[in-house]
Amino acid sequence: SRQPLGNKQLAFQQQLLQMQQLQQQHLLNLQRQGLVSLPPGQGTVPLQTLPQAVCPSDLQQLWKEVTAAQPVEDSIKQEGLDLTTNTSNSTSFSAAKVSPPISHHPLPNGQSTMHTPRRDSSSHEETPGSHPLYGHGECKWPGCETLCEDLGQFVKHLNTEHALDDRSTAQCRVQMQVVQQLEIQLAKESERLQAMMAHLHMRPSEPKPFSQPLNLVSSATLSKSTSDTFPDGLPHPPTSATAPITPLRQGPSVISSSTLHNMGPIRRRNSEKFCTPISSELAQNHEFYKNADVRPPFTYASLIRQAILETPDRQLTLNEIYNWFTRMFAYFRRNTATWKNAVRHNLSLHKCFVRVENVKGAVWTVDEHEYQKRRPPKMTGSPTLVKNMISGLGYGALNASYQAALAESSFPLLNSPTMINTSSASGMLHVGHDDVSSTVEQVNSNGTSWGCFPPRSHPVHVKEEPAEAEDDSRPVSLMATTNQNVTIPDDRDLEEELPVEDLS
DNA sequence: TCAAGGATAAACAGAA
DNA sequence: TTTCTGTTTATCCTTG
Repeated sequence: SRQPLGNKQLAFQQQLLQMQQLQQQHLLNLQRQGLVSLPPGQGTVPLQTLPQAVCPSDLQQLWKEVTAAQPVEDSIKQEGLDLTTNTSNSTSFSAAKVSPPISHHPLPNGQSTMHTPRRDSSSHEETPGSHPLYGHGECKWPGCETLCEDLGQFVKHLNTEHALDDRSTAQCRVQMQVVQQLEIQLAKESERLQAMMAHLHMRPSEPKPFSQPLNLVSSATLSKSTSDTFPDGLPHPPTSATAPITPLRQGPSVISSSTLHNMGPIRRRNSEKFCTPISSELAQNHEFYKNADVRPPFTYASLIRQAILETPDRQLTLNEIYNWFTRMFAYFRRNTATWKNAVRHNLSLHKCFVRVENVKGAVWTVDEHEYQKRRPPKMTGSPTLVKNMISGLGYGALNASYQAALAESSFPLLNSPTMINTSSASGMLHVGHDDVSSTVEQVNSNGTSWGCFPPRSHPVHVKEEPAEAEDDSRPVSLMATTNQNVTIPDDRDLEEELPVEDLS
């Protein structure tokens, strides 16, 4: 709304040009396959000159031709792909520019992972005489759902209600962005999956790219996550109209498992429990959070801490913290009243945030000791805590302990001697609180500290309650003994909290 | 069931 | 007076 009118017009013109190009491309595709015969001249218009050569009325006609041709044109089902991939040569479609090359991983069921949600919306698409936007007797145009008795009525409805106008163009653009975002994340996650499988010595064709990643890390995780999934076993996007767009399986690296659950406090809590290394997470998915309206899976406290620690002098004014939030996360570019209040609330509430008066006014700093003390020590040796410790420390030397834990958790793929280095794993739990922190700092490759130390279960507690750790021999045995001797009472928990990121 | 942590909302006060 | 900043309280939810 703050955009100048000129910019809006320009943006709209650009959208229109995109639409024109897409339609023209689609027609060209049809023409190439001999399915549509364009009037002389139209089909020969060079793509680059199309925007100038085709006026809106022509496009309207083209649009009608396209929709009219679809019932007899099965290949129209590729339209979703055309819209998103074939436009890579379009100068205005950004997906191809910002996303890595998208690999089409075949699924066991023969489907390609490279498709749009719209194509999944209805099985009617598979039948001749169907339309991608028509299924179950209703219009599948986003937000429409108008009931149409038959395809003819639908086509009529499509041409009247969804003609090439401002509204349809805008809706199409929104859909483009949705697809674009999903594809970007899909590409990321696909690459990650390949790397994970390669790391785990799995045959790339073995796992199901869509259903396996979670299982790969934790089949038991699904005991929780399935409660948030649909009967088909696949997490579905939130249906709430107010919920921000959530990547399906293409979420950011570490939150990928937790993000799949849902939005809001649950996810945040889960992610916090996962002890996601926030700086690592942000480094890897900076662009994602920056552009996608996805709530970051971190607590306010951890985010504030991260914001402060990212600065050279490790202090920020409140307004600078605000700016960091809005700069780093698209999500925080809205709902300002809510999260700003929450930020202030957290700053005041947590003793780990110290207000300091200086020449700039009041700035906020982080008391690391207090931050890591936030939760009462609970080092009872529970597998959960061990897992959190492992997952919170990232890779490096701790990878061995992580792998050992994995090996212990009835994880057959990792029960390979080559995967386990118990020697380096031993003694990990003897690292003291500060030592852990320093280790983390060293391990972290991007030079910043981990932003997530969920106080409830952070490794910091190891030193603070040595007696408890000794009382409960589970973590000690976990690290100090061979995997044959280790028993993990709750391997469901263990698997559940193993971050995907650590495997990659 | 309970305690703890986190998110959210809101009221309030002081300063600019 | 308005806005920003900071504090405090209350409530709800999730988790262990």
